[in-house]
Amino acid sequence: MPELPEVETIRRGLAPLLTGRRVVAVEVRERRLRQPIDARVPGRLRGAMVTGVKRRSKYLLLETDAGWTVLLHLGMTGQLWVSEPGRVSRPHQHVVFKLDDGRELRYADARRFGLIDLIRDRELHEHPRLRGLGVEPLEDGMTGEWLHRATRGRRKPVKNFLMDTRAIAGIGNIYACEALFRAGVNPRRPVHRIGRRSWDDVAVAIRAVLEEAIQAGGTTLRDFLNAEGNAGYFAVSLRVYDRKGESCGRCGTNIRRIVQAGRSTFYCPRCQK
DNA sequence: CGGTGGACCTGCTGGC
DNA sequence: TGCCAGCAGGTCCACC
Repeated sequence: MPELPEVETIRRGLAPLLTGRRVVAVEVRERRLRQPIDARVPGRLRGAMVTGVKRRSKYLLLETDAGWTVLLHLGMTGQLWVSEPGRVSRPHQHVVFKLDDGRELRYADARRFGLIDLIRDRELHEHPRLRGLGVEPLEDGMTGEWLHRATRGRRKPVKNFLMDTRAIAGIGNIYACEALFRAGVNPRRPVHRIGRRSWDDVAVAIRAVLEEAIQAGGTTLRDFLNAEGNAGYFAVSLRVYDRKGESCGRCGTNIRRIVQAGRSTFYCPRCQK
């Protein structure tokens, strides 16, 4: 479900609600996520105060004053929100963090592809899930120049490259498709056959689409909800994703769906060369 | 290096 | 109306 803009939307919603709050208890109802939740999590977090809420790629990081940072990933269907106590439910609520103001941080995840782990502060950057992540696409370093250089000696299709978190971290299926449409680049084009100028277009398009999506509170196609339980409204601004057979808003040609690396790719065969 | 296919899971939808 | 194949905002691994 959530790509960078959705995770960032959740981060921005959680930060003011969690910062300065203490965790009074953690209730783990289902520990079988992508990797089983460590049984020591509740004990280690009891009494810890949240000092900050950060994001790296599609991971959320809840920093605490107890020497531990909570690493969270939402997988495809994860939801994370703050609720009033005893508030109505959604199904598949696997973890509840009880806070000192009486509210609760709740984690739900139907497919259980998500992840919750603790990292010792000083080992933050060596954690196996974080080590090896590539550049943040909204950082200044992600330029056409950088993309051009990062792809020298490679031959994979550009869409697969954009989704490779070891190169660029946080772009998923929706925004890879949308950025390439905006840049006018065919998703199948091998990276070594893309020129410097086109890489500039790709860099600009990535930044623009991610920033606009964050402004819109993310994309809700099926089940994405932010930290307050509200849907994002960027879905109406998607130009190709999930629009197979619809006509391209720019040229009128039918939008096509193909499969790359087992994932659906949507593009306009006329606008994207 | 790349590409494919599958694994992990549950839930929804579109076509018959 | 009911059933079921196919597909889903993500990773990770084995294999060619």
